[in-house]
Amino acid sequence: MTDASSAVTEALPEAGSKRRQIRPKAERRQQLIDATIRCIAQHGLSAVTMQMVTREAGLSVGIANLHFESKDNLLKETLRFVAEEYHGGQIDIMEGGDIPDLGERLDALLDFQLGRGVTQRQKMSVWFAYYGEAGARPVYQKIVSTVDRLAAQKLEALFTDIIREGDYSGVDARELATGYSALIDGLHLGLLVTPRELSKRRARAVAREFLRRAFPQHIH
Amino acid sequence: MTDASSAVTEALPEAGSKRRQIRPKAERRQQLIDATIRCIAQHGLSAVTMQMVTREAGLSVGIANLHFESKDNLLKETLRFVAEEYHGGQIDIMEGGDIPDLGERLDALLDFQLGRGVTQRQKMSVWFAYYGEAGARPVYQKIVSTVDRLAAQKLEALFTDIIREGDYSGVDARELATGYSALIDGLHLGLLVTPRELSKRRARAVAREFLRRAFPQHIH
DNA sequence: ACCCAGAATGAATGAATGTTCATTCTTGAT
DNA sequence: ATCAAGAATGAACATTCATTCATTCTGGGT
Repeated sequence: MTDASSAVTEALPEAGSKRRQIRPKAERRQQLIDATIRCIAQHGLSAVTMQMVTREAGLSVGIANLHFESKDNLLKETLRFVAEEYHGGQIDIMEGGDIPDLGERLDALLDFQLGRGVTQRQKMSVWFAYYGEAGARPVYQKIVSTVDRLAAQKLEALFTDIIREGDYSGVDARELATGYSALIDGLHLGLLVTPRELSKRRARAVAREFLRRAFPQHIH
Repeated sequence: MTDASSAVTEALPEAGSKRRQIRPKAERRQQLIDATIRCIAQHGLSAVTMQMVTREAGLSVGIANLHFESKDNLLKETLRFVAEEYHGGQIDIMEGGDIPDLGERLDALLDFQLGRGVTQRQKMSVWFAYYGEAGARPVYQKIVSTVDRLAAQKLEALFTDIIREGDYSGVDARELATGYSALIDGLHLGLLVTPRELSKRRARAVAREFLRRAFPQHIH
């Protein structure tokens, strides 16, 4: 997991190539998940059909039910993949063996959260499409909750370290972590729904300012 | 608009009552919109059907196409209603003729945004269901953008007044408004998806702390 | 060169859904 | 009491979609 490359895009399947290829199960699964992500981003979760996904993947309709047993399951696994990719990436940075300086680690986290990889419209669309259904689908809630809780703990731990190092007073690590997470989510929403009003640049400035106000010695 | 009462719930339609009632067009429209909101909250946007909505409203299937011309239109009008109710409520408070004290006005705003009315799971579910589809549906983006922009302007104006009154330095009203709005959106998301991790009480505390850090003289 | 396990296909099926419209019913005006 | 306007109904229709499965095809092992 935490494999950031994910979308392999099959090196251009070429429209004319009709010869059927046999590939290992794991590869086909990933291929279908990637296609599902693109379809959700382009057409919206409620408009996604199996035909659409399999055509996008350059495969036949039957194959989806061969590797995933149903559409429901394909959507579930797609959410799991996106969730683990996003939260896994965060956690890698926060545990941060490779970045000893805490201020730099914060910067790296912000880069990841509002940088190229995550804020691609594709990934954001998928993310919020599932959030939208989460209220009615406990399965989705559970998948997100699980990875979310772990990321929240790591963030709280990082903030606790920073508070100790900077000797900041009157700051509650847990509350601040909740606030920061919510802020990032809200900024993602803004980037998705009102990209005209909120540029990626400004979103980063806003998040940075939040951290600077809490940890002035560590940011800037 | 800004009519906070909205869900009239028809005073218990009573299962046995089969007599058909004739009501003015506007009333039926609202009745169907209210039913749509409940259905989206309970089953998710992608699972909503016309039969479901009309049954929930205690009416026949044909009536939805009589008052709205299509399902698409019903969903669009439902989003417009929810958006106007939410943003309208905010704007009323922020313009705040009835609350002269700026600190109190901030409090009232926070109460509205994280209080009973808006954070009902029903309304939140609807809100984010549409956000999820917004990436793929420009119509939804436009509806939300329109009301959103107005609310953002009013919030910036309120912050500007507060900054002047409190003589706060090094604070940019626009940037802070963006951050606060994003924070509230993110907290709503948390309340919807991970209610176990984030209580309404804690969400309020987090938002309050954000404001307190920016405007210490006005909060608490 | 041959074989076969199992990967891949796509036409067929049945269930579900949005929309239509001929008909019925209600209400307020006369 | 009568009537017309139009609100309300729900069976019928056409379409779309998820899923199945009999069949075809591929590639590694012998």
